[in-house]
Formats: sequence, structure tokens, C-alpha cells
Amino acid sequence: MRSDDKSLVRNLALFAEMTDDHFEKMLTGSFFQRFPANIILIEEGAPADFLHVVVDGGVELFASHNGRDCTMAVVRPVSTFILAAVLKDAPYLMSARTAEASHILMIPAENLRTAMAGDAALARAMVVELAGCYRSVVKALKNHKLRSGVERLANYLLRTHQVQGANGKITLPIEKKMLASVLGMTPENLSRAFATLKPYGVKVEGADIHLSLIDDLKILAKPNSFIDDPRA
Amino acid sequence: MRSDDKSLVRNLALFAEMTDDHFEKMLTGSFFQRFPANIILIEEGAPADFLHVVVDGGVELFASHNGRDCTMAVVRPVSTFILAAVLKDAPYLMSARTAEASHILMIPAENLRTAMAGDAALARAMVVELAGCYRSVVKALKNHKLRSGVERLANYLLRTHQVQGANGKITLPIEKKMLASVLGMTPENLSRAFATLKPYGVKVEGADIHLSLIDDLKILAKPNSFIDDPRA
DNA sequence: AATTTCGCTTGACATTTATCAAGCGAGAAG
DNA sequence: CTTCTCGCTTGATAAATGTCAAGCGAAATT
Repeated sequence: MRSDDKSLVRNLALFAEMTDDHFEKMLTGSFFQRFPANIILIEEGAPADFLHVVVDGGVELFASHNGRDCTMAVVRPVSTFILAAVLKDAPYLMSARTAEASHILMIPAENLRTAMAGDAALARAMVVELAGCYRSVVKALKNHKLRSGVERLANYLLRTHQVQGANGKITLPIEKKMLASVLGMTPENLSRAFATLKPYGVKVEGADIHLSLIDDLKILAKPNSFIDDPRA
Repeated sequence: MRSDDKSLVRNLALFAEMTDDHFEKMLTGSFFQRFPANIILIEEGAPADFLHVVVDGGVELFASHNGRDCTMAVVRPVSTFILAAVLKDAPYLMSARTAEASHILMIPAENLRTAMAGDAALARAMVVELAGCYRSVVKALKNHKLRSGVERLANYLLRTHQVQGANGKITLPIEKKMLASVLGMTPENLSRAFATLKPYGVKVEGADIHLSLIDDLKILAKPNSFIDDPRA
């Protein structure tokens, strides 16, 4: 693991305040590995052996049941995933696969639990991290229970627009197929949802999307900071 | 606050391992109060001032947006709610109202944060508690994204059947109106979903429900421990 | 006791979403 | 270069879900 990769991890809010000693011990027995796209990293139901950290690339968390499956979240660098399963020593509730070629750091679950027991700053950081994870899933659940598919798409576009500089155009960071799954609809319906948004200034050209009537789109989308703002 | 009520709270996994001293200090400035049914305890978006503990009764957590609202969870004694907002010192993401007459303990957020900073056992217990909260919301989200309304009802009935002794009959612990909201459907659709389950041995008599063909119901419901088992 | 309220149910209808089938076109593989 | 695969789109149709309206009956109110 290169030292600048290591410092990326070290600077995560989760690990920033722990002692160097605990940090180094925690990394003992960890793996830092490169995976190609579409590799299954974690299978739902398996025991939680490692905390994973996406250092580079992107990872899709998804869940399957009865022949269906759906994307639960897309994890971008630099952040951890499946922390809760590791801490409870419980089976993973979601599967994970690389959405693109990715660098993943895998920290043995036991190391993390040991570090937490000995390092109070780490324990406090975990509380904050988990509280944040909890709140983001609550927002996702609200998004689903309180909005239609078209509304979810409209808000996704507005959020992405903010992230990408709010200059009237965005580039979808994931394939439309996966976006459909994130938004909880079929790819066919996503196409139709884009068509529905045409009168609101949404012009689709492959992965590039132009938003010419932001105000109109907002009237339809009704963005709500307690659903859409990741910091709230 | 009566001493047996206090010991109920003291024995919560969240507080069981902290020192008596920290526990007592944390309770200073707390309120223990009885509320009638249908009282709003918390409004979505308000700053998180208190950690709430349901000692007796029942509390509905719900979210509202654009004229709709939906039940996010029903909290039963003895447990806490909105821990994450308190710890992050962030606005509540959900509102809360008493579903019935309830005894609620309210602990000032600041007290909790102070206690956590000074008591490592409490911090560790919080990590576990929050991880559990996170996992239960993930399960709820999977339930919604991967199942139809009828399937959600069937699994709710099976889960409740287990909880209530698995003897072929159950009594709904909440009104059908609220159950519909929990399951993410309208009351009209809940009625129809019950009708759909008739051939699977589901007989409705007010709040009393008889389940005569559990195996058939399971074939339809396809229960999955990573969605339905609260301990998994 | 009479009245009102409200939860619940049912029917008719509209809307949303999924499914099946077909076809286009860019990029990968041979 | 050709073929194939696969993501994406569109149309037709079916299924699921929501909305509106009406009515029943139990519980609460007067």
C-alpha cells in the first residue's frame, strides 16, 4: 500500500483521531488489493470478516430476494462500508460488487473490534459514523415511501447537478441500468421517466444530461433537505 | 420516577454497562412524563434536544412530505428512539407521536454526549445500539424495494404470529390504518390485501386474525431472515 | 337514547409500475 | 471487418397501487 493511499485512509473521519499505534496495529493483517469491475466482494448472509474501505473506484451495495435484486447504495472513495455488520459480528445484510475497477482495503473485523476497545477516540468516531449511516438509510427509506419514481429521478438529477457544479449539465456517474435499480424502478420505466421530464427541461444524450429549466424541475421534484441533503 | 421504572431504563443494553455515577448524572435534568395518545412528541426538522425512552405505551415514528405521510417504525417499551439525531446534534429526520397513552423519559442531548465522552462502556454500547438501528432500517428498505404490498403484509402476519406465540391466531397490536402506513400502502389497499390472503388461510375478524394455513402463507410470503428476523 | 365521528370495507376508476417483445446502435470479441 | 453482446428505448399489455365515493357499524359524544 503506497503511503499516500495510506494517508487517505488515515484521514477518514473514522480513523483520524485514533492513535498511530492503534492505527498501525489495526492495519496488520489487512489486505490492500485491486479488483476489476463486476467482482463480488461480499455476499449477503456471509459472516462479516472484514471492514472494507473503497480507496479508489466504486462499489455497489445490493440486496437480492426471490429472484429480484436492487441497489441499496453506491459507495465512492474514500469511505467504508458494512461497518455495522462488522461491529455486531453479524451476517452482511447486503452484497457488494465493484461497479468499476477499484482499490479496496480490507481490515479484519477482529482488528477493528480490538482497536475500538482500546481506543476511545475511535469508539467515539464510530458512533458518529454509524449515526450518519443510519440517517442516510432513513433518508433513502423516506425517499421511497413518500415519492413516485419520476419524483425520485427528478431529485436525483437535482442532487447530482449540485454535486457536479450546477452549470446546467450533468454526466451520470453510473449506468442507467444501475440508476434504475438505485431509484427502485425497471430500466424501461427509467427511460419513460426521462421522457416524462422532457417538458421540465431534461434533455438526455447518452450519459450526458442537460437541465435547462431548473426552477420548473424543482417545482416538480420538491426537494426536501431531510431527504436529499446528505449533510442534514 | 419510580425506582422500578428507573431500573427498567438502567437495564437497557445501552445503559447497562455504564457507571452508576455517570447514569445518575445523565438523568439530572431529565423529564419522566406521562402523555395521552396522539400527542406529538417530536417534529421532523427540529433540533435534537432530548433522547427519548419509551418506558410504557407505544410511539409511532413517521415522516411527512408534500402532503403525504408514512409510518417509519413503531417503538415499543423499553427502548430509545432518535438516538442518531441526538449524537450528531442534527435535526430529527422523523416526527414522533404517542400511539397510545405512554410514559416517556426524556434525557437532555447534552447530558448524553457528556456521558459518552466520559464513559467508554457507554460509547461502546452506543456503537452496538446504532449498528442495530442501522441494520433494522436496512431491512425495512429491503422489505420495500424487494416485495409487493401483499408480500409485505404476509410477512408481517408471520412475524407477528411468531412474536405472539405461534398458535394460529394473532391480534393486531396497532390499528389497521397505521398498519397500512407501516406497510407502505393505503388503508383501502390493506383491506384488499387481506382479501387476497383469504385463500392462504387468513381470516380477519376485526383486530383478531386467524392463520389456518401457515405453510401456504409461507410459500407466498417467502420469509427471509435477512429482512424479517430482527436479531439477524 | 339519539347523534356524530371515525375506522374500515367495497366498488368504480385512474394512475403508476412491471412485464413481454421487438429493435436500434455502440462497443467488444472473434 | 464482421459478428455478437448488451445497454437502452419504445410499444403493447397486464398487474399493482392510489383515488374518489359511498356505506356499514362500533365507539364516543351529546
